[in-house]
Amino acid sequence: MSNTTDLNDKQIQILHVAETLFADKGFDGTSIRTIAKEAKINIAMVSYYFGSKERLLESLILYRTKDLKESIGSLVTDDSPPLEKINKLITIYIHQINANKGIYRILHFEIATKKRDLNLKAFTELRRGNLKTLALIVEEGQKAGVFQKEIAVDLLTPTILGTFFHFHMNKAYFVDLLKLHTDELYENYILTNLTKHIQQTIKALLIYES
Amino acid sequence: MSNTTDLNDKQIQILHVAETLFADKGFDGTSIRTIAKEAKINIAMVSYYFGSKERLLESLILYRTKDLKESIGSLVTDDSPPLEKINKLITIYIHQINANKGIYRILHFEIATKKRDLNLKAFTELRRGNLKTLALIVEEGQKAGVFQKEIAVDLLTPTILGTFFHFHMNKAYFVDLLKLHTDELYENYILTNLTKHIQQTIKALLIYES
DNA sequence: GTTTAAATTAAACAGTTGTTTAATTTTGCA
DNA sequence: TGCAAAATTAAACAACTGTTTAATTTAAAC
Repeated sequence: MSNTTDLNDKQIQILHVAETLFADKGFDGTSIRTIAKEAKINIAMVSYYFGSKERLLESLILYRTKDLKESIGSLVTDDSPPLEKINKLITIYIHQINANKGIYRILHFEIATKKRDLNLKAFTELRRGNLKTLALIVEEGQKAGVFQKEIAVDLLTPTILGTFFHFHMNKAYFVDLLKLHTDELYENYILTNLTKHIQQTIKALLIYES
Repeated sequence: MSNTTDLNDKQIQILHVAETLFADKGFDGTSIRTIAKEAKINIAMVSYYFGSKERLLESLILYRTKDLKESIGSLVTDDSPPLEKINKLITIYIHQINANKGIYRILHFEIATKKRDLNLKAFTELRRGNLKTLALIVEEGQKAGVFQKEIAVDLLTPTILGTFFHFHMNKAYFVDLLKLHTDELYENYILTNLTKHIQQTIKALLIYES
């Protein structure tokens, strides 16, 4: 009960173990027994604390989504030029997802599966909020005459996040292709080369007139 | 035995049912009994024909990958200008993936999971081949002075495919956001708006000088 | 029409799944 | 210290998992 939310320390410990396992093996690929063993608790504790395996997943998503809420919104009050704001936004995105690989991987797959229809309202709201921030920045850049007129704002996020996710989901392939054989090399590539590529892509798209 | 490969008609029928189910519910989320019921065969037939559930998946991947081999490579002999080639390549990509949603969804998931290490050699080779074709086109465009010099060819595919996949994996979100409430509207959006967006993005990236 | 191989079946296998039970231990509080 | 609530446990639960068996039906070859 020493936690700020309605989750106690033991619950959070379970969530962290579940997060890693769900991310690695998938929700259906992970059993409660495996979670229990890894977390060094009795199998009954999951039902005791969360009610069911599915509710455990929902708790996990809710618990993590809370952390992700703030960061992007702060750009509204930032007073750097539009293009710099966009670059900052991309950097924030990548850092955020990169630091929360587990839950994003889980969300990525859970959103796509038709098996469960989870309550992802909190996450959807987060996305809507981020999109609104992005739209504001683009509009600002257009008014300043820096960005071109016809921009499909709704499709900028798919390009930013899609590029990153595709790279990250195909880790094995790109590690081999780009010879990033240590975790450090891989991480570094993401935070420099890949980030720059995405920034350059979005910049070109915003500025270039067809 | 009326088929060209080593698969008979019944096997192919099973593969098609499995493809849909794996794509919808995931590999771990689909049981052999569900496949059998849907395909109207006895549960023992899966083991009889494929050996195991995992080998069924491998057969499915192999079976589908064969179909995907040709299309992109044909661009090498195409004699339109580089930019047009790029646009064609993007259109082919999207049409191909869009027409093979099921297997691509499965591959997308299976490539990312650490649970199984499948033999994806055929698929990796396909990707390497496509990358080589893309690199040739870019080089050609650079020599012709149409494309700028510094281009991270390895990261073009993540942007092309990533944008598409991100859109497609988050179907529910974008259907709601863009009001694409019928399958026709959704399909149409992909083949027009989304395709154009990706083409414009890559074009801007290739031509725009920072 | 008989023989041989292939296809199909229902049943059983042993192991795993998520969840619940009821008993026990630990904890916080008066 | 004694008591009630919370936490933890081992065991059992029924349902489901992938796979194998051995018997039966169907098909093809001679």
